[in-house]
Amino acid sequence: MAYSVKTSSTNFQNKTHLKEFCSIFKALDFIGGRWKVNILAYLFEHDSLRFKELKRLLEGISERMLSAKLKELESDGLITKETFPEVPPRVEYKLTEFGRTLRPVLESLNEWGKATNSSK
Amino acid sequence: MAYSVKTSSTNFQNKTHLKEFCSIFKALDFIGGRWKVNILAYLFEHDSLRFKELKRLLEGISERMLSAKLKELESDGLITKETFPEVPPRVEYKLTEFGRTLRPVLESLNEWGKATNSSK
DNA sequence: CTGTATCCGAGCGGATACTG
DNA sequence: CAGTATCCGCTCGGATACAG
Repeated sequence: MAYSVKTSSTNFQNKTHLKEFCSIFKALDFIGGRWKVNILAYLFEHDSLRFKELKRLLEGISERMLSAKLKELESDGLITKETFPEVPPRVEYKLTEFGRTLRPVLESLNEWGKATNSSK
Repeated sequence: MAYSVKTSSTNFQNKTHLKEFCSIFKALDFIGGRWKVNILAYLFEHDSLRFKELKRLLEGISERMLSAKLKELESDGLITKETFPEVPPRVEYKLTEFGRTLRPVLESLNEWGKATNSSK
């Protein structure tokens, strides 16, 4: 993880400015993997979801994965987790303002993906 | 690989339109992994590079990986491979028109990545 | 309901040696 | 120069059982 772009200093002609693409790997870490995009997509549409609701929506995800990915998204500042001291416990996940800024980016990725219509 | 978005039909209130985000996974397959973005970035700047040149630019990549990723990018239609029947052999890789359409998308991802400035 | 703990198989990607 | 062949460790993610 944490792919890095070497700040190369090869003596290659026409030295590139690859360093400027560094942040792509940060972005890909935020949305990479099997589930994060889906979780975010559901949160774009629901603005508040509980653990169980997400589990149901994301058909097939294990609790282990859901828990892990929510934790990552939270520590990345994309979502917030609010725990209500009830019995049984209730926990709600929402996008942060910052999380919402990801939406147009994902949509442009999605638009580009549509254009591929490859046989894959 | 080939993450899929189940065309769910849960009876969840306010059914989402997640299906519309399907193509993101196609896009992520095209640019995912440790090296593809870097290869593309160099091709954005050089418009023609040989195997050895790419290997030198992508410091640390093994020939195995470079070969594999170039093959994938070619079969995805993002780059072309031209072999010159010389001794020693010469092979040049270029972006296709379609490959170039990826540039603005990567740039928007990159811009978003910059905004994170997390401690990761 | 909302998680954590453990185990495990599959695949990505690195290292090295070899070939046309 | 431009790859292919082999081997191998590591991480991702699935399955299942258990806990607060």
